[in-house]
Amino acid sequence: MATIKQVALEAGLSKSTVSRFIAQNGYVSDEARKKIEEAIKKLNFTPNLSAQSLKTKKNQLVGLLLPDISNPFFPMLAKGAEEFLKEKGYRVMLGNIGENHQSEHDYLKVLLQSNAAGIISTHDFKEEFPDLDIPSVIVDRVGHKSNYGVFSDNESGGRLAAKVIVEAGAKNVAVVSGPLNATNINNRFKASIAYLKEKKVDFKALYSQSYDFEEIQKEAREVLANKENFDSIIAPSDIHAMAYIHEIHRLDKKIPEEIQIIGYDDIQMSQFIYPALSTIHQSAYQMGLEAAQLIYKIATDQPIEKSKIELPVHYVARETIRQKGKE
Amino acid sequence: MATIKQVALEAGLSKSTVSRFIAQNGYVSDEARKKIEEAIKKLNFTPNLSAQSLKTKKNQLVGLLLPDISNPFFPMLAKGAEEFLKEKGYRVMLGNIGENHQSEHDYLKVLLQSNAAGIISTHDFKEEFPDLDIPSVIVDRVGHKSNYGVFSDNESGGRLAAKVIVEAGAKNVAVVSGPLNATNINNRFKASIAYLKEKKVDFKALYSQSYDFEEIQKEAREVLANKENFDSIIAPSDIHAMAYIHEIHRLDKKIPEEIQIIGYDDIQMSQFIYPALSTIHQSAYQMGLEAAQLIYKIATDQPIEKSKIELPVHYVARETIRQKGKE
DNA sequence: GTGAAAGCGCTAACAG
DNA sequence: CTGTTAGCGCTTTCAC
Repeated sequence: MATIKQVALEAGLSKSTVSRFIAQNGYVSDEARKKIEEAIKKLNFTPNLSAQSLKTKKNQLVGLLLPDISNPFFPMLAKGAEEFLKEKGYRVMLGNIGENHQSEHDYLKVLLQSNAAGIISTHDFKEEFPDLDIPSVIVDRVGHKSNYGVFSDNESGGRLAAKVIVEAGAKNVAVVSGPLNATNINNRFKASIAYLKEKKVDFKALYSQSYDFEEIQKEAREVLANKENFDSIIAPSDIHAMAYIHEIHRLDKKIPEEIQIIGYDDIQMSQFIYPALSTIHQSAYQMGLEAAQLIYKIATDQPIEKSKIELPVHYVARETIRQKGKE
Repeated sequence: MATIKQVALEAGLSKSTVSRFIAQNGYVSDEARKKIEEAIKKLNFTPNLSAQSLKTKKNQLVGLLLPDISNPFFPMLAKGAEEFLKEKGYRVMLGNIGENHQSEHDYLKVLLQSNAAGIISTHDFKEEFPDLDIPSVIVDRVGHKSNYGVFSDNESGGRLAAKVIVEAGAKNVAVVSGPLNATNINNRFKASIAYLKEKKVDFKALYSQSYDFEEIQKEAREVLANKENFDSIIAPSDIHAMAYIHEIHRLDKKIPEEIQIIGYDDIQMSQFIYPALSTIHQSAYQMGLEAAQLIYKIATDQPIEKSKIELPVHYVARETIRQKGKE
């Protein structure tokens, strides 16, 4: 790998001039510019990022800390972030955190050690490390401590899910909450319940502990075994909904005739399962994109109009909810 | 961020001693060791990775270059790689390359500029940049140029798919090939065709240009519109199979009674679609893991028994292939 | 066992 | 507009 020194030599100029040229700051004459360009091409020079970062204490690197990359919601989020960031010359470091605190901690450390430009995370680590000096935007699971956040309108989403199911004739609904440490989940959950209470529809609150399909499947089996005779289920995610659908199939019950179910997220899979899942759509891609934009603006000292960005949601009618007027 | 100098000062020792301590090489007395540990804890010191990398010309970083993170095969691969690498103290830089050559090129450059320890990629860039001096292992789409590769037994997989479908009574099969630039796809495809010829079963070769669902859907629509009356389809991936299934539904044909179809990959989604997809299983997670292990071994100068690792595949019977003896 | 010194490749005053 | 200089934080001979 060629160095700036060799380029300077080749071009018959000093390191500083070359440095000014590549950093695009300070004056460089057209003549010098030309010589440098030739030298760079000839030597196939490309600046050493470690040296650059060491000197400037900056790094065009952003950490992307996700709970589970195999959950289809997150690859889309990653894609949204990566596409924007790469366009701006930033790199993304992928961290699959799971529920593992150690792992998160390790990544935070590494990111700090690398002078990373920022962190996009689903977990608000600033609660645990409040004096961590690095820009961070929390996506999806935004709490109140976060300075910057991107999330969808969980309140509306939760209400909407309940509304859809009630209008389709729900009489006895199971409202299942996802793991409660996720604030967004909690908001949806509360909003659904509030709506149900308003409309005086019977319901029971259920609590799921996991996002792992196998785990949820077990929970679903137990829930459905307790003969509560739910005629409707509000699921906290499409993955949850699918696990329930799977178990409902095993019980030979008809969807949506005997049990109707609504998901949340609208992951790609939702349209391919049987019956196709009716769900509340939120855009993971958009979330990743907006989060990346925020980080970029912070890193480049651009003004930020909104530090908390709320994305709209909407209902996608498919086959797991009874159609109005079609009893 | 504290520096090694401050730690040295605090411990009453020299930078070199502290450096030897953190790098775990060279002698450090127990007494010094203790003082350093205290100082590090007190100052919350953690070495600057850029400085380290600049000096040592090494970086515990590996690039993961994928064609499309939203294709469910790749998140699992990423997970396998990330979990192993993080355990070993390495980081992964995620690059979503698409079919974009520029993007791949940019990432290769950045990885080089960062002294990355290696690259895991689905595309054998060494064909284009043969003198790129960085360890690389090609996953999934391994060609002949690659020094290191991890791939599944595509030959067997292709034959197996054809065998399954023939034994289920196929008379007129559409063998669809994925984009042909992917060697693995090509091998499967050829193996399927070879088997079909052996068994003297009528078939037609079809060529898909994409992995994007919408695109494939269009292709499928066209294929099915040309009334060739296929009774069986061998798909190059589960995603392709799903697109075909989707279109077959539109045509109100029964699966597997009128058309049977076999996929490839066994992504999670496959068990949830309707009908559940019969497919050839290969483990993306394992692929990522093995690739990461290879990189790690190369980076740490460990002996490598096998530079090309072939993973086994197997058939997963579900509902899109007719059961033997059940006509 | 430990420290002094040089230097990795780059940037940023500052002087010219 | 360009070059000199110092130094980012770390590692690594090489003396002591």
